[in-house]
Amino acid sequence: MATQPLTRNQILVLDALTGAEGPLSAYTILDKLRDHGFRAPLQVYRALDKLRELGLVHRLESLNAFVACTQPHDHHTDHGVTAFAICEDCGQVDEMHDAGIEERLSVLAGVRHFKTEKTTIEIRGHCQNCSAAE
Amino acid sequence: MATQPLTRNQILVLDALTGAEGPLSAYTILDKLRDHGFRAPLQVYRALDKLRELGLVHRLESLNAFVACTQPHDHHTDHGVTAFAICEDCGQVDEMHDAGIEERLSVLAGVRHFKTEKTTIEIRGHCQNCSAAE
DNA sequence: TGCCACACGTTATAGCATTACGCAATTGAT
DNA sequence: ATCAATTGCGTAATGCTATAACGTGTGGCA
Ligand SMILES: [Zn+2]
Ligand SMILES: [Zn+2]
Ligand SMILES: [Zn+2]
Ligand SMILES: [Zn+2]
Repeated sequence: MATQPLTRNQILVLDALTGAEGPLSAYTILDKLRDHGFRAPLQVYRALDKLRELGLVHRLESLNAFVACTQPHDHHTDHGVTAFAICEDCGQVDEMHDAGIEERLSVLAGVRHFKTEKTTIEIRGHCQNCSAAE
Repeated sequence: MATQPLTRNQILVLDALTGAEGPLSAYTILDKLRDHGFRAPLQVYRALDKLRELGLVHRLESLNAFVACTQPHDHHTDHGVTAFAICEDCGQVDEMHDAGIEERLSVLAGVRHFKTEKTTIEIRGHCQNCSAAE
């Protein structure tokens, strides 16, 4: 029941993501970790799978890339719905949680008797900084 | 200003999507159209790009696949935000438009001064039929 | 005629993800 | 202690998704 400690590979991958400015693809992570002994994509994907299970990492579907979770909430518990604002210019990702969205989506699914397993919300656009810079 | 007619390739791809039960990957479309002279992925991707510009086709990011638009609205005009409910069992996709979601997302972006270009919403789960069948 | 825009065809390549196999360490009975 | 089951790890091979780069042909138009 106690949170199992992360393995060496999982820590390496998580650190790579945490230290990055923006989302990283699995192959970019692989390249960053070659010096630490990584040689094959599967080492990255296996670590990512576990980290996602634990809620420490999210996958951005529209980017085929991954980010570390930035929310301080308990990672044991369910995240609920997460929305991402992704800047096309600087790559910055903002993780957002909003009860209103969650509620509205729940209604949409409800009227259709659709059982939701996982919801993806990704907003592509330009962050405040990059908009200001024109 | 008049809507330009679709090219032969675009019609073939659109028909393939319209006739399909669920979303199709670009390579699946390619295979379906080999008999009609298609030989390379680019033929499919180019048609898909155009069809998406015209609002006739949507890309499902979480699936790397494409569906024909099922909404009867004018395709010249902007779609607004589209949400998809995707059944993991039967592959059926339900295209949804909801002002509530749109409004809430707009607020989320607004407070961050984030300029939205494109929004992806995809709900993965089980449709009514497949839930009933257990 | 010369120019431009656009769709098309082909080949090659890049980028993302998984399958399959085998080994080692751990755990938890029997 | 021994066996079986689980889990993580390493490696190689493969498969799926998408784009780059090049050239052709056609129609509109100055
Ligand atoms: Zn998170
Ligand atoms: Zn930015
Ligand atoms: Zn549509
Ligand atoms: Zn279904």
